[in-house]
Amino acid sequence: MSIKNKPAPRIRRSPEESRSNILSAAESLLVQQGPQSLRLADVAKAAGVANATVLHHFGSIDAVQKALMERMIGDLVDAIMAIEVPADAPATARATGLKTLFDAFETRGAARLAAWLELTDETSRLTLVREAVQEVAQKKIANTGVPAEMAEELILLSVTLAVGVGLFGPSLSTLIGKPPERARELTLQMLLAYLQSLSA
Amino acid sequence: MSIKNKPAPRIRRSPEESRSNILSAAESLLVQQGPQSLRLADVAKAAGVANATVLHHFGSIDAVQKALMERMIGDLVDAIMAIEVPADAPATARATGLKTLFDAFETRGAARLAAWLELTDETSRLTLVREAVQEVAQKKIANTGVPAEMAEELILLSVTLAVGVGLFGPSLSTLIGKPPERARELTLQMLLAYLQSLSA
DNA sequence: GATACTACTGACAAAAATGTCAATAAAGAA
DNA sequence: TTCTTTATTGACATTTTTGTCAGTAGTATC
Repeated sequence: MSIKNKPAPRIRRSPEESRSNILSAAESLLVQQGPQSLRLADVAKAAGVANATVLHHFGSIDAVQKALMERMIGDLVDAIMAIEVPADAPATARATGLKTLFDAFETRGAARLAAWLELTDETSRLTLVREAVQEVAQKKIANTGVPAEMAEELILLSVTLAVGVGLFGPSLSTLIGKPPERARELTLQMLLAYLQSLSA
Repeated sequence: MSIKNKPAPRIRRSPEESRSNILSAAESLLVQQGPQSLRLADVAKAAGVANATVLHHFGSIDAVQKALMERMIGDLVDAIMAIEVPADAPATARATGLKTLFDAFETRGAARLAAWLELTDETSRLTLVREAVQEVAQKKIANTGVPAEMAEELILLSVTLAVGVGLFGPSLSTLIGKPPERARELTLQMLLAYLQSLSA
């Protein structure tokens, strides 16, 4: 008996929506299963479209990966720029600011993005992050009395730690039988204590 | 004109040597170009053998990757176990011990290994590291007066930071116009100051 | 030497992944 | 409605990567 499957009705999106849909699917693939899972067929399937649709919008699977990198970097930069450092209460301000920073690198796939970039030698794409760091250093921290030079180094330190903790903290913590957030707690505690000692 | 190339004389190794030769080639590929470069043809070429030789010894390219993971983890564990913490001079001992730890994660491809494991959800293979951490905590640090419970957390903290710094420190540092070792310096400085404050 | 063992290899086959193309169908414009 | 545009798609072609196999060639043993 021959069954005639009606082809599923097509969803027609605007080019921007379609690209965004595909990139979102690719992003969750990246975060959940790593960069190797960013194959044409898998991305298309996750996005609910045909392989050819992905190619129509991006031209190649490589271009999809690069576009995803740039979108995630953009989101990350936005998250960093959104960090508020109230000028009035320096001590607690640092704490909340740093927590937001660590959040940005833990909850979203930012740490995985960073590892991905690092492992694929695409760190040249991080120019945007550099600009964000400098802008944050000037506008957000300079007005707390810390000289801009040192502010940049503090951000370098914080970002390095945040990325490392975001990427390896949970698994290393559970590895030695601690709750996953333990590495993060320890790091934040140390970082805050260190900043405290600097201003004293 | 037809030139008759004599086939290059074969090199016949012991199975162990051959496996080691292949894994070493794969390791330098991983460290220099990332996990994607661990393709059968590339690994074989780097090792100076035919594709079929790699398969003869490992069965599949996947098995090569897993064997490489385990060998690198083994080397890493050895490096960690080799860290000496002299019982007599606690302060400087910490400094040199930590420097060795950071070295282990920076010079060799350990940080890249960790990122690779993380991105491929192969962290289950880190059981060996867990055992090493516990052993170091007991034998190397416990005799400096620090309770074993806290020793484990200090190692968790140190290893997390070392991995993060080893992986991202250089590129993040240069990204904001600092020398590549700056992130490492800052991190070590903070870590040592923090440990100092704990014992006071 | 002669023989046995097996590391090694090139040629080929199979599978997986990417990319092409002509045709289809959704949505707005005429 | 009819027309135009183009996002979408299945079928197919190409490329890349992995794996198979039968034969070759070192090395040790007899």
